[in-house]
Amino acid sequence: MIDLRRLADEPAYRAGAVRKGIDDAVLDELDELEARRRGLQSSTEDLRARQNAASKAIGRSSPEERPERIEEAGRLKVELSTAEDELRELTDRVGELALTVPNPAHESVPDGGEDDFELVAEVGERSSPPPHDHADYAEAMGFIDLPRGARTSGSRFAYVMREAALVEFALVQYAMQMVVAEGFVPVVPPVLVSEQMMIDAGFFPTDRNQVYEIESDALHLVGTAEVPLAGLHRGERLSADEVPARYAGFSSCFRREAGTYGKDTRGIFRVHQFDKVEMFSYVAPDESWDELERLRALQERIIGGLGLPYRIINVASGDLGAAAAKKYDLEVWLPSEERYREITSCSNYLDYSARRLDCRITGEGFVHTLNGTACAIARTLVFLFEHGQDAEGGWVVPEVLRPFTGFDRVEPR
RNA sequence: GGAGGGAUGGCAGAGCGGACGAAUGCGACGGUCUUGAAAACCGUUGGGCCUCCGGGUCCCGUGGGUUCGAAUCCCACUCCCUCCGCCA
Repeated sequence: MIDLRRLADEPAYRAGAVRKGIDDAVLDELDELEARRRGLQSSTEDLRARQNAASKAIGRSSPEERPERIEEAGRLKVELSTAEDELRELTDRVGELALTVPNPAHESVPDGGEDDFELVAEVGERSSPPPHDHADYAEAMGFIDLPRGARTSGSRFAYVMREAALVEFALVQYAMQMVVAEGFVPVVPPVLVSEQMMIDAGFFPTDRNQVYEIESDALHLVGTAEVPLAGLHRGERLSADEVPARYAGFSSCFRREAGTYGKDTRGIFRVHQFDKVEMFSYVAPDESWDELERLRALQERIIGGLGLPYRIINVASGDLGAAAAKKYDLEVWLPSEERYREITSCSNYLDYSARRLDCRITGEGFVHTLNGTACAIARTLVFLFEHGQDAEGGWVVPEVLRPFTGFDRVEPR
């Protein structure tokens, strides 16, 4: 949720919103409606003050003068209720319109769309395509079974099997250990959440068609642990010594992937269900930009530690989600496609999400929230399957995972 | 799934139609006393929003309703507890 006061008072803040694609005319209308709403709130409260005073006077008055006073208070009541209706209607309109305004892009975010990102860093060697892409290879090795997944649940569902299943657990352990060492509190959150939680986390109504719904119980399967982690301090007042509060949530993630038919159909690059370790930070307002760099650095260590070549991009304004003021994507080189593909990302939401979550720091206003992927397992496996093939067709386990897998290579089948 | 009970300030707990943003106790903070501490005593001690900075308004689980007036009465919902049944 946007800060309406800043929107009206700070040209730079407003400009950042325009860069995210919101229309100037909408912002003008919003400013005007909000100004009217404030005026109406003041006058309504004045009226209520008079009505309150009239009612209190009745309690102190003698029985003889009561009837007349009650009648007078009754008149004020009618007048007040008209003003209240008007105020409510205006408040609803302002709220509705305000929800359509995205979080203004930070000044360091480049203008433009998907291809207008700023390249921040590039680490490691781009390698040439392997004999088999991850889909063929994983099938041949018995790591992934998509046909049977489809038979069980439909397309984009997979069985992850044999050593790959153990590598999945190893990745979870590796990523979790890494972030816990950095002070993130390990969490296994609920993956079914209420509609209100989806709204407050900022996923509804925009991403409604991407979410699986359990209608019989009015619950929703989360697409990321970000949702329940955002709920961890919803409606709370944190004291200054409770921040920064950092959490690492492990959860299965469920995504309908509506509108992606024919896109990334090979293997498990894009599936309806996968596991992920997600980082979420609650920090003081003056610390969120440092925190974003911290998340980024941690992601680089996790992905770099696996021996994968990657680059970091500063995503352009038009390609940012509504809640993010700035976002880094970490992309790994996918040899079979000879291009970089997204593996993790991290965003600074500033106070945008915290407003809707109503989470504040005592005396410091709204908390700032950030989130970032520690490890999205299925997608990480994709990259590991391609980069880990050796000359004999065997698969080499990244060194950092070996303590968790107990084996360092899988023989070709 | 069935039957009961409950939700009030940091915590405990009173209040059950008007002087209640709310008794009392504990805790926390400040002070007196003390070499220091404890004890004792005195005082302070929730938050949101609007503001012509005087003040006003809203908040007793949440949302509605009754009333001139609701923590208090009515309705719905949510959550918690106890018992029975079922269950990894």
